[in-house]
Amino acid sequence: MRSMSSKLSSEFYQRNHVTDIAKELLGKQLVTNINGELTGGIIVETEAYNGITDRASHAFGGRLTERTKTMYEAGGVSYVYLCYGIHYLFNVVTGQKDIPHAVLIRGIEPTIGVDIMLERRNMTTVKPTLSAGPGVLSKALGITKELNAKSLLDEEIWIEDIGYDLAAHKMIECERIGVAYAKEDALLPWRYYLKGNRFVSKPNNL
DNA sequence: GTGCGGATGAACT
DNA sequence: GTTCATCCGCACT
Repeated sequence: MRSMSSKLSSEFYQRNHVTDIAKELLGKQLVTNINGELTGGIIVETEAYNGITDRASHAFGGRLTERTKTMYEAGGVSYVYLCYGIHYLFNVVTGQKDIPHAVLIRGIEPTIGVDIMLERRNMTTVKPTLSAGPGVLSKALGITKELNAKSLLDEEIWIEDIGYDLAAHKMIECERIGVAYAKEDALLPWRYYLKGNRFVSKPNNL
């Protein structure tokens, strides 16, 4: 058994400020247990999607559909959706019920079940392409739409605090990726990552 | 019912 | 740097 780790609580997820939660998720460990196959990694990159006023969010303007209804759950559940018809993207729903905040997980540093992650990605050696990026990270962890709307307090997918030393790493805040369609909101500094980490999805010179 | 385009990644030139 | 795979959510007719 490795050193003490604790699953994040409802109280952690249900706070109001999604940007705070997005920052605090850095250094936490995301774990999946898919049919007994345990895989996971340290979160090194996140993006915040801030309620109905954020033009980059699926819930902008209060849009409530079969897909987006998961975002309106109380904080502490997963929001998984298919992007570009190819990739599943994993988000953490945060805040109170009926307030659609979410944090997109964009990069993880593999720690648990690395051999299984490699197999799912058809790779033989650990490289950043294993899990740097929201689509490939989901593939490595076995996340599909089957994991949409699952409680993060349950036993299939969760996030835990492993005492990662965040103070030893500089956190960068910058604009989000791939949201040019969001006009003025595209420039908001709601992407966060650990400077210099290999598993951040895009190189950045900040 | 139809049509457009996306919170991406990988294989190209 | 450019192209394209591949599908469904969503808005609109």
